[in-house]
Amino acid sequence: MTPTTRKFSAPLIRRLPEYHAFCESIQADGITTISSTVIASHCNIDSIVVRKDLEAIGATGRPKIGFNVDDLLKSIHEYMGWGNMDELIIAGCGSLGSALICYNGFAKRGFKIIAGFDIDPQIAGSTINDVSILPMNKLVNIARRLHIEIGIIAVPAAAAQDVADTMVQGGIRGIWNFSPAALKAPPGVIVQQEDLIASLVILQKSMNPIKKINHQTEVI
Amino acid sequence: MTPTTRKFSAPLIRRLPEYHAFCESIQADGITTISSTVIASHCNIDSIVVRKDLEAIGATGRPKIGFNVDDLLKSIHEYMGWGNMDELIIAGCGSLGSALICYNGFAKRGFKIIAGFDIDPQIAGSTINDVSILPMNKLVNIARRLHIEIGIIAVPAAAAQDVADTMVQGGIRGIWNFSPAALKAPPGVIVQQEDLIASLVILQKSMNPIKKINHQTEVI
DNA sequence: TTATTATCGATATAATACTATCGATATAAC
DNA sequence: GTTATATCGATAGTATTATATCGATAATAA
Repeated sequence: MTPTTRKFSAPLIRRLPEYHAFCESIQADGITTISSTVIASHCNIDSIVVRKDLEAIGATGRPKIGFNVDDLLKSIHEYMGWGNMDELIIAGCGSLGSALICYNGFAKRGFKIIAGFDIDPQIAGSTINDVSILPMNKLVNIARRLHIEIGIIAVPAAAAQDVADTMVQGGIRGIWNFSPAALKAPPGVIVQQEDLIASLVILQKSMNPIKKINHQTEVI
Repeated sequence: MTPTTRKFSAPLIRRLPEYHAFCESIQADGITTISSTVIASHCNIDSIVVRKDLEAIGATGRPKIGFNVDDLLKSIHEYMGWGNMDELIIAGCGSLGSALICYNGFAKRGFKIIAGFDIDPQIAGSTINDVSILPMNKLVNIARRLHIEIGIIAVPAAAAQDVADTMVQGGIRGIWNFSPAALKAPPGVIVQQEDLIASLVILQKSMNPIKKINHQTEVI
């Protein structure tokens, strides 16, 4: 085993919210225990995957009975870190940026956008959903003073690297990049790409499995 | 080889836009050829991965020279299907939904949201970014008449399944689900989950590699 | 012309994620 | 009390993805 052991599984983290949503809905119906089989069939996931996932987060069930719903919800909640509050800043408050600022799904999961930044002097100075939008040159100062660790980039690709550099200067350690630009960042700073169009293309290609690619035909 | 051969690689599709963005930027600088090594170092990806990716989409380069930038851009563009226009509808025009409607990144990649739907009578009837928002009960009819194949779900988890059923009734074959709810859909209908919070958690966990999970300590 | 070097393209290995199988256990039916 | 059954938890196998190695090629420099 190399010294750089992986610490978590991204697919797992993407599946857990589905289990959580389902368990919440059955909890509301008064159901107290749930089997991996039922979760699996409801989520269109193999039951073995579900069992392995629940094992990975430390949940334990009983044969013929299943898992305790309350405990399971608690385990997922804790593993996902939804209890810990984390503050974010966002650069670029155009169509996508302001959307993210308005999105109220963050609050429920312990995330809060505390400031937005934009170069456009018409946007800077305004307020979106009670979040102040400030000029870009204030970013470093604010981020440093408030010890912000995560920054969102929602600017055009051409400006993304400059913004990333600014964020790094401000002490940001994690960048959630919605622009398609590949960002350079020093070691210790994590850049996570979030390309919505790519997701849409994946959906599209999943829908049309028989596809002529180049000169060879590939079949689902 | 089983009859259900995989038809494409999702990681590949997520990386291609990065290459494309980089090639666009160097094309603007007048550079005509580019090596996989340079792409790799700029995108923080291993050069072997880049070469394999470019091979997969049918691009060919020359030793000591690299790949022709124009051709490469064309290959990526074609493989991603950015040239083909595709029309979408969206259900749920709240904070996230209206954000997606306003997001102008779709148009550049051949996607167009042609109608929005919402149960809230105050929202239905309005217009967001020149897109008409209609009451939910019009969805089936519109989708059928215009032969829409992809639908976006941006409603709360509790309402997501109902909306999905409606979309299926309307002939939708691909659902892009922004709610955390796991959706049941008949065979032939693809559901793609898009949980922004999950992405954010993955970033967060990448930033803090040394993490005590349950009773065992895992190190990056 | 010849040697050197960068890079492609092919092949091989390793890591990761997914899928299948099977015994153990606890409930429920008889 | 005994048997049947559903489900957990562990182990094994497969598929996919990522990483490494190496010869072939073409441009550059000596």
